[in-house]
Amino acid sequence: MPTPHYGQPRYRTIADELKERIERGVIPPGTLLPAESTLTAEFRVARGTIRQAIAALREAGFVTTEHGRGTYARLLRNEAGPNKQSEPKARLRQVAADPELASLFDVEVGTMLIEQERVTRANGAVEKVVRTYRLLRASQGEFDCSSSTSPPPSGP
Amino acid sequence: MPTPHYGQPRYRTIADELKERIERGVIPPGTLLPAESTLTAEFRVARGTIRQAIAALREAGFVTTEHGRGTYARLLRNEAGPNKQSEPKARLRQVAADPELASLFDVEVGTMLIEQERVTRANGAVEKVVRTYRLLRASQGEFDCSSSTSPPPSGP
DNA sequence: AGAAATTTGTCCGTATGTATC
DNA sequence: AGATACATACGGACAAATTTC
Repeated sequence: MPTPHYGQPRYRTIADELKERIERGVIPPGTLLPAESTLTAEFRVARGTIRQAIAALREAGFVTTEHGRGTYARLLRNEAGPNKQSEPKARLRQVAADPELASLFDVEVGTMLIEQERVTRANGAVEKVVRTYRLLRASQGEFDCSSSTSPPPSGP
Repeated sequence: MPTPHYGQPRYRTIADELKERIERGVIPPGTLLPAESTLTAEFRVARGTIRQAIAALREAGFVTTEHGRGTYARLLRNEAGPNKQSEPKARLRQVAADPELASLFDVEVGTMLIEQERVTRANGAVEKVVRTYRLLRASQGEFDCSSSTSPPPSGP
């Protein structure tokens, strides 16, 4: 019985079913979905079909997947919620020059540069990230910056 | 808009586009091309078409592909001696998301992003480097997982 | 610390049905 | 009618990250 795709494709039916389970709490947010092999057995479809269903859920933002781990149900953010996110839209910091930047600026790799980062959003989702790099020409050509290794990110 | 293959078949133009990216360094030699599924999304064509395009590149020697691994860009550069042409003012390429970009875009670390780099100069010296990152998700905005590409099913 | 089992990622080949030029 | 392309689905195999023993 291969591929009678009249009404709804099977992967979409499966995606909807899984979405239901997440929304109903059958698969609570933060927990793992059944493995692809399990779902394959449960719905009696090929693995590719399961993966297609999960891909649809991932695109829609219902789940996130990690290699070797599994697929997690994600907590749905309420968009009407109060924007308690104090995420700055622009930030300034010092970073070490990667080889390419070093080459462009004609400095040694690791030289500290000023990085300005701007984030633009569309509908709450990040649309674009712009990073601007400049030399920190601090009044003289060279100075020893062997100490402070600017602590990069620290993202949870 | 399916199948307007006037001048060239789709897989040919896609193969040419990928070839361009390899030659321009958007896909640096030795690195993996995006997965078939990714290319499928990016060019919005069927998988078979992508496979046809890659097969053409493989036959032409631009890429090699390994089962279960992916397709690698290969280098066969023997352009004329004189360095590179004048430096491009803006270059486009794919890069893996670092932890911070991944967090911002809400994708997995390592997800390929499009990076556009612009260099501005003052008196010949590089003054500023601007890197802009975007998702390479084809230009489809948000959609819920029950509609992919609008073929409204009509009852038979 | 190391080996095995799980699980996801990717590619391969094939197949059917639909649609358009 | 034939070539091109699309969408869907199957099954198998290898690769790589993670977890478990």
